[in-house]
Amino acid sequence: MQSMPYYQPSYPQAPQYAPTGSPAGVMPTGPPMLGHPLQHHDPMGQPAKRKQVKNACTNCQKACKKCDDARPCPRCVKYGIADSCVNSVRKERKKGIKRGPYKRRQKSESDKTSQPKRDDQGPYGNAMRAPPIPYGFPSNLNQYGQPAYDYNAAHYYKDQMAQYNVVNPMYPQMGYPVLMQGQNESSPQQQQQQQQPHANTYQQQQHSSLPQHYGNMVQQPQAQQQQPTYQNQSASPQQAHASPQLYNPQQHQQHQPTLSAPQSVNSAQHSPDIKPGGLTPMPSASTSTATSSSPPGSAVGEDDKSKYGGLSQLCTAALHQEPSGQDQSAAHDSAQQ
DNA sequence: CAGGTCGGACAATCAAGAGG
DNA sequence: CTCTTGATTGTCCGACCTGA
Repeated sequence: MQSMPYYQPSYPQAPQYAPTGSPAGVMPTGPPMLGHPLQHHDPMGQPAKRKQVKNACTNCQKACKKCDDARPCPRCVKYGIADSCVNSVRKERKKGIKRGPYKRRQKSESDKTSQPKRDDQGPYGNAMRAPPIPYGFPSNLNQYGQPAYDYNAAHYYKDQMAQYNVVNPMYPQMGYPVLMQGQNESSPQQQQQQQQPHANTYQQQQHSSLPQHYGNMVQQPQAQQQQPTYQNQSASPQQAHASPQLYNPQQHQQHQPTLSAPQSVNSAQHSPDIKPGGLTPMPSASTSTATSSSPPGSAVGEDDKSKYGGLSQLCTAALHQEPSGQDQSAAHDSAQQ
């Protein structure tokens, strides 16, 4: 756990002011107020840098508001939600990412005095720096072409890491549902490979459509592990709980026809009550959202299977034909039904 | 006007790479 | 082994919106 060791008394001196935004009497017995970083200047006369707490509470994090090291934090106290003022869980930083060669270290004094980050310093200058990931790079690979899942995958699952951290969030893919034709005929390995991009597609769509701050919330393992089930349910209480006001997974379902349904036979083992340790740390786990985006097998009858198969064929045919707008819309409509 | 939402700037962190 | 670099991740400022 990375978040815990962060706590240090970063404000050694006594508090010097009460923030203007909070009444003076908010915290009669609470922890000392922190000095406002922007109201102080360093000895050089420059404004002090903004100081951040090591770990904001979940409420402040959600509201993007200033938090405090104290628990409950002043803001939570102010709004009477002190009981829910708990540290947010920090993600663990990715490990094992290979990095390109660094800029040469500057040795001479003249080099030091010169602008350290000139744009014209070669391929690693800021302006000329090549994009870390080529355009069109497979999104299931990281920027160095490694399977994005590989690094400390076990750690990820042990530490509640969300699958969508595994995929590369940098390159949104086609926002359109991708047909998964031929999945029925392919071998399990092929299916796995095929599922990867589609899984990413689903995840990208899901999260790119989320408000920024709720993308984080969706990571909560509880919500994540419920994803396998909510697709075929009339509602997703867990997801709704994760962000009760804004994020309704059903909205996404409406735009996510379950075209990948046939493959759900493989993921049919998903049980609605998966325990936190129950995820199998396999590369395909990163696709579990895709596989799980389809209805669980237990909930999919033979009728549904044939229906999905028919849908898939329909969409395939529609794609193979010259896709006039009418055909596309028709196929899309039928897919949504 | 208070409180909520959110884009984005900024800060903190730390693993990989460079260099001695 | 230490230091530097730079990617990643989190915090929260400030503008905007909404409802009382």
